[in-house]
Amino acid sequence: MNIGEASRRSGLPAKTIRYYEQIGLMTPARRDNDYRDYAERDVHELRFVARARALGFSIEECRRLLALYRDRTRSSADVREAAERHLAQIRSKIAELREMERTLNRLIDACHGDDKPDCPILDGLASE
Amino acid sequence: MNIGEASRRSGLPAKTIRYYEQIGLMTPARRDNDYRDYAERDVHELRFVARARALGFSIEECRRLLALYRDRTRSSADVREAAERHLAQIRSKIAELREMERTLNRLIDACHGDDKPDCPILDGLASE
DNA sequence: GATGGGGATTCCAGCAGCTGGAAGGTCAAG
DNA sequence: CTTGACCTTCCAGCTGCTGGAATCCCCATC
Repeated sequence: MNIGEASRRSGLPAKTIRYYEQIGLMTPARRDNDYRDYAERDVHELRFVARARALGFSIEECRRLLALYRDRTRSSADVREAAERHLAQIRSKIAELREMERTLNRLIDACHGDDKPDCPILDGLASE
Repeated sequence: MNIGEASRRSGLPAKTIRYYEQIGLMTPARRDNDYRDYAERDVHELRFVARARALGFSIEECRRLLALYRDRTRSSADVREAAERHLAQIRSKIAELREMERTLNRLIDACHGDDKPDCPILDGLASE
């Protein structure tokens, strides 16, 4: 199938699919006219990557996961390890954002939000 | 003062400070030898930006905040509005990450993590 | 005056992960 | 034979820096 249909079926923009090929994630077959020719298995892999990306895995992590996905002799421990590493990253990112939220919330609470120039938010940013 | 000291006093790398100038965030004075010459007020602004960035404001948002910071006739409502917009973004990012965390956690829980190839994590990615 | 070191300057390139656009080739329908 | 929807490649740009190269400046020491 052409890239357009692979795009429709994977949910990924054609541009993105080409990009994934460019960085060596997947290499679909080519027809005589140089059009890319995607097989069912390619679409599966595209969806696989799409979901991994949606879970926040980086492209490099996706590359690794894809290698494990293709490798019928993998051990699930390797997959789990990668997933746990990523989960830890997500959690620390959440903690970071929550800290931002907390601080910002505090500043906003202290601000009247009227037409006068006094502003605890700016003051807070100027000297924490 | 030279950029080196401004860097030390603001906590921002000199590279970053030059970058901020390049994109028009601030324009310090110059000496005869073309060295940048930072005043106290510049350092204040650099710290201001540093803190805003630490709270996750984008550069464009920082530009806006800086304009408000400089404007003695601003109304605090404008600042508050910008802060609230940003807070909403942070919260939706947190929600997104929590959803990722939840999903990933579920997959990891289901995975034995042994040396066998069966892996619910990969299966989950392959077909959610 | 030469030299050495630690500044400073500019500009160019690259990171992630796409996305948009230009310039052109291909194919089926009318 | 033309139209329009596809496909191709390549180049540029987004955010927010960061690294490096080549060069210049200032000050101290010999």
